[in-house]
Amino acid sequence: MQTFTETAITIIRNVPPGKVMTYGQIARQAGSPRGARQVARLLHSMSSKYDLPWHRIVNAQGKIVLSDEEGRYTQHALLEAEGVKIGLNGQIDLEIYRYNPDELRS
DNA sequence: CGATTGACGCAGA
DNA sequence: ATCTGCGCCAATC
Repeated sequence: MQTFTETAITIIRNVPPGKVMTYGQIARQAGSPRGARQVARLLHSMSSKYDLPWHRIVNAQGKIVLSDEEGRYTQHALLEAEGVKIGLNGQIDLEIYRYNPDELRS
C-alpha cells in the first residue's frame, strides 16, 4: 500500500534539480491538502532512511526553516549548488524555483 | 493499541 | 510588516 509518506516521497524524488517545493504543495499532491506537517515529520524521520532530496523542500515562504543548524546550512549549500539563487535574507524565489506539477498535468 | 511527534500553514491581533 | 496561537493528519515510538 502506498502510504501518504510513500506518495510524498515519490513526489519529492520527482522534483528536478534547481527546483523546490513547499510542504503544502507536496501534501496537496500527496492527497492531504492539510498534511503539510506530515511532510515535515516525514522528512524529519525518513530523510535518513530514504535517499530523499529533502534539501529541495522548503516552507511556503520559500524559506529554510530547519531546526538543525547544520541541516539548514547543508540545504542552503545544496540548493545553491543546483543553481537556486537565495536572497540575502535566505529566501528563495518560489515564483521561479517552485516546481508545480499541477500545471503540467492538464 | 495509545500518545507523541513534527523541517507547516494560515488567521487573527 | 511582525508575532502568537490553533488546527491538521498520518507515521512513529
